[in-house]
Amino acid sequence: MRVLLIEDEPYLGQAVQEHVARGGHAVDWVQRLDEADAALRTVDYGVILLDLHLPDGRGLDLLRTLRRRGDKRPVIILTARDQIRDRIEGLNAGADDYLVKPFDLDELVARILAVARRYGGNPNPVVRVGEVEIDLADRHVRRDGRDVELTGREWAIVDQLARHPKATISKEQLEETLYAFGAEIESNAVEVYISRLRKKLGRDFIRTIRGLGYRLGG
Amino acid sequence: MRVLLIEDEPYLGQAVQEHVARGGHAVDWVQRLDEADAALRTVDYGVILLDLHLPDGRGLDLLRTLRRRGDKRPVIILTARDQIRDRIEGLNAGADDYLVKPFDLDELVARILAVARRYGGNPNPVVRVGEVEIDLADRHVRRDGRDVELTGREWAIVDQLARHPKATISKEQLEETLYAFGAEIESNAVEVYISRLRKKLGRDFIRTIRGLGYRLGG
DNA sequence: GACAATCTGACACCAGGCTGACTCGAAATC
DNA sequence: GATTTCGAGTCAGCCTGGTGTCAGATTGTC
Repeated sequence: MRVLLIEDEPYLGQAVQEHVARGGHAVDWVQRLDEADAALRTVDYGVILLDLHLPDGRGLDLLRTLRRRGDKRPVIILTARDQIRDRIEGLNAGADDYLVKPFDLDELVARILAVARRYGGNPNPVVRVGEVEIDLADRHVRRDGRDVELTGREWAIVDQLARHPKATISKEQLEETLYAFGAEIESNAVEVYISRLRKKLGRDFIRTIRGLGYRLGG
Repeated sequence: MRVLLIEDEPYLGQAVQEHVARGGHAVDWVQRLDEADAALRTVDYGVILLDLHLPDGRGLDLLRTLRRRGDKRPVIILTARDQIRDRIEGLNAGADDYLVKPFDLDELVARILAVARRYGGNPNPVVRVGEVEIDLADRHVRRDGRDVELTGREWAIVDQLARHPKATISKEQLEETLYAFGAEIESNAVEVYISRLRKKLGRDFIRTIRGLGYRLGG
């Protein structure tokens, strides 16, 4: 999953970026609202972390604009102000969750997962592909009833494929999920992960659509 | 689908043209803004790729003119400048997506498809011919309910036929879709693809109107 | 029947995809 | 602090499948 962090304090921004990235998610960190707007238009984020007071405008306005456009991607508000009034205003503007600084980084990661899960809105969080069962909420994969251990990157790929069960996901989309803006990749890493997943979960678990990408199942 | 590429760097231009053509689209490549303008007035492009700094004027001006005219065809900006500020300016001028050089050619193809899909807005994206169902938005073909895999070229032909369900499309028109201006073809490639499609989708899926061309259905 | 248009099986080429083996670094363990 | 373990990313060589070409067969038209 890819996360957009909108936060102008350098120290906190870096800490959040590093911590969330360690959980296997790509984090794009921008410091201004117009940068955020540009990023939101071009990248498919799973969760947006929004600081409320930024140098070039109010974070709440961005949130309202987003919702007016019909954009429903989940937003978690980060703010130093500990006012009930802000909390209400934030949630009314369409935020999905709320964290007051200073917050615990592990708690932030937990909230991100919770909110993303809710947004995924999959009424059936277990996806079945042949003899493989993917439990999106629990981060579990079973093959023939037996648990299969996946690494962080492997799961990131299974997760994205399982969230769009009938769509073809391009190699670039998978790369975008795995890596943030800066960290470019110059190899066939995605192919390698696909190969590893097939070894663990069966040859037909992931199908190649040559020139276009990958999709689940046969 | 036909793509207009406005790009003055010869090396990059050729690389893009070849690569996108391989994805099953015809690419017309022009190097100046006045040529671009002429092409845009006479040809029905699905996507426009626009370099921002050209020898005879600013690419952004072309984009703004286009939008002022009410032309909504999707535009993807290509630029060497890597500033979020430029990205914002481009999107504000009416661009649909934005790529910073050097970019991955596969990623470009993915963005072209994404943008074209968003723009397509076809009120009836599913065309039915006998027992065959063509999902124009999803790039899916089903026969008797079962998915049929098509290659890039095969799909390009089905796509064009399905977009004009009652028209007869000449062999030359199909060639134009498959191959760009320069890249002439010297064989019966179109006939070969028609043959392959009939094998996959049924003898009556495409009808031959001798001396004129092809059309869908019986 | 003669001629042209179209069809289709076969083939060679090559870009795209696959995968085993390797290095590197971070974390865990002793 | 030293050693081991393990995941991530890179690379090279192999394999596969899409593409364009051709030749001979078939079909349609006069």
